[in-house]
Order: sequence, then C-alpha cells, then structure tokens
Amino acid sequence: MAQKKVVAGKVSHGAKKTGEKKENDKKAAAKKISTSSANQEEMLLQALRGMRDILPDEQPYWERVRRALAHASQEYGFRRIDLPTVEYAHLYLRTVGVGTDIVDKELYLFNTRGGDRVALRPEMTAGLCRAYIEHGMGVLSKPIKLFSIGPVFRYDRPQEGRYREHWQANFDIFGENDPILDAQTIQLAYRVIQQLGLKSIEFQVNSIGTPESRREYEKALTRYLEAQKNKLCQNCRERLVKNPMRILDCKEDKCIQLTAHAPQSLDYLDLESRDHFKHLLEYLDELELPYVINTRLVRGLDYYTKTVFEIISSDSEGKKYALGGGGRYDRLIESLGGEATPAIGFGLGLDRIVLEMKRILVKPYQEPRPRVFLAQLGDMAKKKSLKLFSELEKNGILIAESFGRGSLKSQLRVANRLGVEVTIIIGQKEALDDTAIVKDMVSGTQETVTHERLVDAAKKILKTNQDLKV
RNA sequence: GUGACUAUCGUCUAAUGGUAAGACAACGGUUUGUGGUACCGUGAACGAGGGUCCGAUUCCCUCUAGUCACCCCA
Repeated sequence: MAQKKVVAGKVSHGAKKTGEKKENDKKAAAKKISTSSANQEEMLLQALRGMRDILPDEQPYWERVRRALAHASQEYGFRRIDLPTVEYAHLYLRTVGVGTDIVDKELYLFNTRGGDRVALRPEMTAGLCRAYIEHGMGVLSKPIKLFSIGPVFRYDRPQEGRYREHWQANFDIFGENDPILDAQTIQLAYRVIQQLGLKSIEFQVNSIGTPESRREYEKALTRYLEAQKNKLCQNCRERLVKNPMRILDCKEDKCIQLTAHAPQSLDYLDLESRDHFKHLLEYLDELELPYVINTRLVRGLDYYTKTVFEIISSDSEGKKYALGGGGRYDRLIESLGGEATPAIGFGLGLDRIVLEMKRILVKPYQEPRPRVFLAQLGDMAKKKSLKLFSELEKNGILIAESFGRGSLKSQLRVANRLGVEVTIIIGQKEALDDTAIVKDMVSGTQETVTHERLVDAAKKILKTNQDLKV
C-alpha cells in the first residue's frame, strides 16, 4: 500500500522508462522505511537534551572534587547518606513549594505503571527530610550531620553550566538552632571551595526571617512597589503579583533604581531572626570569610527561614553565577509531619565547580600511573602473561600492558607512549625457562632474570629512578 | 517556556549547486625478538527528515542537539 502511494507520487514526473521507474520506486520505498528507522537509530545514539556523559578525560577534575568533598565531610563530622532520585511528586509540591519555578516549570514528572505521580528530584533537601522522618533520625544525638552527593534533575533549557541532569553535593545539619551552626556551615562550604583552589568567590548572605515576618515584609514591599508600578519593567510587573521578592533580583536598571530605596527584609525581621542574623555575622567576621550581605538575596525555594546564602563566582568579565547556595529551613521537618526540628544546609553545583576549575586552570587529580609495562611475544608467553600480571600487581606494581597487540615493536611503542620506566618482556625463550627480560626504559639496558627475582629487579630500577629525581 | 546564532572524520579546521581537503589523534608498516624521530600506508565526517533543482553538504522548511540572551537556577 505504501508502495502504491509512492508510485502515484512519482508518476507525475513521468519521463523515465517504465522498468527503470519501478526499480527506482522500490528503492525509494525501501529508503523511506530504512530512513525512518535510521531516524530512530539517530535518536538512539544521542543523549537526551540537557543530559551529558562525563567522559574519562574529565574524570580527574571530578575526582578532585569528590576527594575534597569526602575530606571536608569527614573533617566536619558528616555522615554519608544516599537517597533515591525519585520521590512522590507531592513531596516537592509541599516542600519546594507550588508557585516556585522549580516545581511549576522544571519538575520532571511521571506517572508510574502503578499510577503513582512521581518526580525526579529537583534538589535533595526534600528527600533528605523525608528520610529523616521516615527513619526516625530525630532520636539520634544532635546535631545530625548528613552529606550526600548525586544527580538532580530540572527540566530547564540547557546551556553551559546548566544541565537537566546535574550533580550536587549537599551538606545538612539537623537539630541545632544556634547561629554558630550557620557560620560553621558557611565555613565548611568555604573550606571545600578553598581546597579546590577556586578563586574570586564571594559568599552572599541574607536573612529572610520566619515565614510570618517574611509575609509582613512582602506586604510592605508590594505596597511600596505598587505605588510606582509603572516604573517597573514588564517582567517585574508580573512578579509583583507572583513573587514580589524576586523583583529585588531584576537586572533592569530602572528596577534596580526603584528597589534601591525599597524596604529591606532585614528591617522586617522578628526579634529572634534579627538576633540570629546578628550573631551569625559576628561569627563570620571572626572567621574572616569573604562574605557580603546581599539584602536582595532571595532563594527560589519556599522552605527557607532566617539565614540564606549563596556562593558566587565571577569570571574575568565580571559575570557572576552561583556555584551553590543554601540556608536554614527550621520549619520544614515539622511541615512534613515530623517533630519540629531546626535545620540548615547547602548544595554545591558540581558541574559548575568543575567548569570553574577548568576555567581558572586548577590542576585535576592525578591518577597513579603505571610505571611498568608487560610485553609478551608468542603463544606460550601470552598464556603466561596474565598470571605474571596478577603476580606483579599483588606485589604492588601497577602494570600497563597491551595484550591484544602482537609485535614486540608495537608493544614497546605503547610502553614508550605511556612513559613507563620499566618494561618486562617475556618471549618464547623466557616462557620456556621461567625467566623474563627486565628492560630499563630510561637507559635502554636490560637483563634476564628468573621469576623469583623479577619483582625485585623491577623495583630496583623504579627506586633508582626515584632517587635520581630527588 | 520565548528569542537569536550554530551543526563537516574521534578532535580542530577547509572548500564546494556536480562523487568533500588537511592537521592532530588512532591503527599498521619501513626484512618478521626492542621504543624516539623520519618516511609510507589504512580506516574515519557533511546531525535527521522533507522540499526546490537534471543534480543539494551547500538554497528553503521542519525536527533534533548545542551555544547565547531572557525566564529561572546549581
């Protein structure tokens, strides 16, 4: 049937011989089918939008990040927790908040086969709190410090440093009200940033008080802006209704001017929040961290109370973007049905951190490189090589090899390219009498030794090289 | 979600309305049991689909993806 259609379509061109035409039509039909499947093949071989592979070449950067995180989490007494990447969607509606962009526009929503409404996590705090309550962690001795690392998902329009799946590390502390914990949290974030060699980083802090004082402030702000509504940009006029505090973030000159004299959230803090913030600043001053107070700082999630902060990096052109951020969420556990538990935490955007490391040429983690190469020649030697490999490896010698290659020449070429210092060669002759050639790749000299002496001979050359370097 | 720009071997680049060139990387070789350099050789690409045309990688449309700005965020 499909073929008939194609024929009909082609007939209008008409001019060709009948036989030839039929031939072509068949090909065309075949092509049509194969191309549509080729299209699917194409999709098959393309990562989803905003999703990416982190290839081996990039891993040393990530490894350095992972190590710094593991280090810091240990130093500050955090215990690792791993959470599911999928939760009931409802969890995020309740915590991050309906009306926030993260939930309204960027949530990866699915219906499961069982009919549950679920979402890929857009952040980690919600799931963390769920786990905290579900496992009754409230009975543990406070403060409870938890550390997690993993992918999070946001259905955004991707660009550099902004992916639909990106990696975050989260540090969270439960059960402590004291502002010194806020300071320590920021100190920890700073420690990680420092360990990664990142420069021109700024910590912005602010306090948004309790939900009550915040509401109060929002009213005042709206009142102030409403009076001069026509001076706002189009965007901000919409924000005035939806989320007035966001207007403070606007980059339009006229809005910045207008908000310059707008009421500040700090002036509307309740007594306790104000006191809390004051103490936090005192601690921070004591720490000599590069922090600034940004009264315009508002975070895009509903659950924050009191302290909020962001870790901002600026490049040579002065463009700024956030590497991470966090704050207090003293009401969140309670609002989910747990026992009232104060908490504070922050997340770091790992993809952005890696990007920043590359930009300012931070050295990646150096993996230990093999310094010995094992070459084999001939069937018998090949058979023995696997065992020899594992023996050497058991003796703490990191081996490179190219077992798939045949000629000694090509194997030595690889050895040379890898920059190894020793090559162990077993050929037919050596395989027969259980010896091996140990070749010093620097001097080019070599000797034949028995298997028993092999490890020592190799190590001796390595050691000599090391001594020479020193 | 809106707008703009882009899309050629693994990577970086070139050219072209008429069967795509180079560099780097890869692989192999230069008398077969020894590395480098050099030399030689091999494989490797027009993102997908449609249209215009005798003929499209090139022009047009759609899709996909990336980058940028907005929105927002890490």
